[in-house]
Amino acid sequence: MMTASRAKRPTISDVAAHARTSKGTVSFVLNGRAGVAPETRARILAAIDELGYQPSQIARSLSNSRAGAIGLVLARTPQTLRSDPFFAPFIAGVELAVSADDTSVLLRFVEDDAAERAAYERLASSRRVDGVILADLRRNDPRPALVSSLGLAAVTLNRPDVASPFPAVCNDDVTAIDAAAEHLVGLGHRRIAHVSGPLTYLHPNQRDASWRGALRRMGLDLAASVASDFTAEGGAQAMRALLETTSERRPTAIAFDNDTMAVAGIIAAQAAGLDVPGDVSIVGFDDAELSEYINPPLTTVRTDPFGWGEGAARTLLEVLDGDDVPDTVQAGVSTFVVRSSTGAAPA
Amino acid sequence: MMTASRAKRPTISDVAAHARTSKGTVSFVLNGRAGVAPETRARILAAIDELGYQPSQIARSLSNSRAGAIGLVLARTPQTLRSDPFFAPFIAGVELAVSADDTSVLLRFVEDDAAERAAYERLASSRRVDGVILADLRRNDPRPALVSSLGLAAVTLNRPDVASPFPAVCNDDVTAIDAAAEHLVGLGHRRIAHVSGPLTYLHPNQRDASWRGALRRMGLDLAASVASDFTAEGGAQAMRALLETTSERRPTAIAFDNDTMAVAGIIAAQAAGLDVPGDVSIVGFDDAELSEYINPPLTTVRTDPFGWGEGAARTLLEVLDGDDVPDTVQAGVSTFVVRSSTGAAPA
DNA sequence: CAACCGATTCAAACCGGTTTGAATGTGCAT
DNA sequence: ATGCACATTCAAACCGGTTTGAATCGGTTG
Repeated sequence: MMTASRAKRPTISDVAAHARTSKGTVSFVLNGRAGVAPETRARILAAIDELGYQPSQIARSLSNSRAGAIGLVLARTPQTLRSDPFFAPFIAGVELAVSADDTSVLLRFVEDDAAERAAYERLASSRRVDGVILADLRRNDPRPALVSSLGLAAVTLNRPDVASPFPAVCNDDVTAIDAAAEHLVGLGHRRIAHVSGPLTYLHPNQRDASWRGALRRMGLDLAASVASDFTAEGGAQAMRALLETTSERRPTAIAFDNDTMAVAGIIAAQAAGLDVPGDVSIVGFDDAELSEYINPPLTTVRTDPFGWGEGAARTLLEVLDGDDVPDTVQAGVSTFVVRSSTGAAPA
Repeated sequence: MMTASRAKRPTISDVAAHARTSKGTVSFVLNGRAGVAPETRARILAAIDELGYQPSQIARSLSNSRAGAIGLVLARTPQTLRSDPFFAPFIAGVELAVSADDTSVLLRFVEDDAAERAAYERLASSRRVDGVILADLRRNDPRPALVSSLGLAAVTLNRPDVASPFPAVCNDDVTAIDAAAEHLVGLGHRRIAHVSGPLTYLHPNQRDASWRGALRRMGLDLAASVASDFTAEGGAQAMRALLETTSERRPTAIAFDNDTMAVAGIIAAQAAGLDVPGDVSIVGFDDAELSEYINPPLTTVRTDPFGWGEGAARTLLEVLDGDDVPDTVQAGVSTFVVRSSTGAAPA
């Protein structure tokens, strides 16, 4: 049963023959170019329809030297991906934007910096992609320069701290962090700490700056800032470190850079005999699905990786079309969601 | 600064000229074919090296009519992806296997069945991929027949319930479910229920069958089986339904088909005044990162989407190479992890 | 009627590889 | 010297599109 009917698909020549015209004219019709008699166009369209013809993307790419694909190189391990709330919806957003344009996404995972560099070089020189999205920017990231020297187009996720000829597609963490800061201060908190992700990455730095800025506007300073690593173990450790401060100077509210660390922090606080939020309020970041179900339900920032991916891809496509693109684009809406891990500051 | 040095990349002709030979010969050494004098080969390799030449994948694909890519079409929404513990590590596994072979992965997300069908058709007729991985199999799934009629190679994730000419790459849920069943029975449970995902999908059916089989081997029957939908709301609802049974006949242990439903189920039980695991034991499925932190920490099955993806991709590549492939391949190891949401059956 | 024009069409070159069938050169047996 | 098998090399065709420069045609114009 189920014979794989390997009927050779029709080519543009078949269509031309069938419509009694030439390849060139068919090509014109396919690309909607002027200079084809209406009657001929109709005949060609009929032939296309009758033969069920679809142009070969590959052949098309070869002649117009556009790969019709964009690349995304990620340095993530299976372990981090298992619980990564960012990647899947992000790539879905990218895909959505890109498929509307009939181009495709090429994914590549790498282990380390050397492999990353090699991946971009291969992508470029094997001409598989027209442009790339630079994600997970690091401090002093070599990629804008590398990618630009390879002649690839690109957009960056957030603005790099190095010179970059590419548009930066930014999310609005700042607004959400402002809201979170106001919420905490409104509850009477004056000593607020921030536990960030690894500072080799740019976004933990930026979020730290956002917290500082938000508090400053309300006349406060960050009580403490500790750099961690996004893991549960790291979150617990950071919490224990913060709790060691003498109790008059101890922060009454702590914001973590992801939910994993925040939840581990809650557990660590409870293990130390503290009540959350009675003794200390906790804020997370990401809004993992189960954050709502832990005890107490986590107050956190819900991010919008889908929207961010969509915006990034759309912007990159505009760049590829040669459109004029502003060098900063906003995409994705983060919202601050209040649950029960935050409460009035202790007296 | 940062001038995009758009130096035209060298082509195979450049290499040929530089090595004072012909394109054909260069192509031979590129593909490691016999019949090139050692001395010539050396000259060509030197030229390649000197020019930094890398063959164009696109041109290559055009002549040998292999796209050098495999496709993956998924019907998932951004909402489900946000907390989907399967997709990201799965695709990473696929990518890993596939990049070793210098082929790439083409992702496509679709909304509904019609769009899905169209996606496969386009993938095939625009010759963008050589084969596809069929995921999220449904009952009576039309895709094996469709894909086969399109002349694409494929592998399926698990064995479909319809005739399929493709190898099935299966995970070992059965073993893990056996372990879970033994664990519960060992704790004295006799009335065990299963809350499954939507039965339009194949794997909830298969898991239900696995539970039935495991219990039967120990002389028991499934106390109840309710079909749900993988959402928190669905899990809570299923739990409430199960609790309505008169308390002598009420299940003392309930296994859910994912962690989301399991956690919502725990909350619902607690809201009904029951103790977990004192009055009812709960088992999840997936092992989401935060499952460990809810109260009580969730006993669950940890799956291996990364390994599954790797296995599926590797198998598909073998099919594409024309190797002989057994029609069932095992990939990925699921393990049963015991935490505190399961305990001795109530007396 | 010749010259010219714009609109349409077409044949051929090209993109950068692979593959083939013929040409070349070498050493060896006859 | 002749013929032949063998190893190497090359030019050309091909994959399926796009693009270009020239050819064709009916209709105007001088």
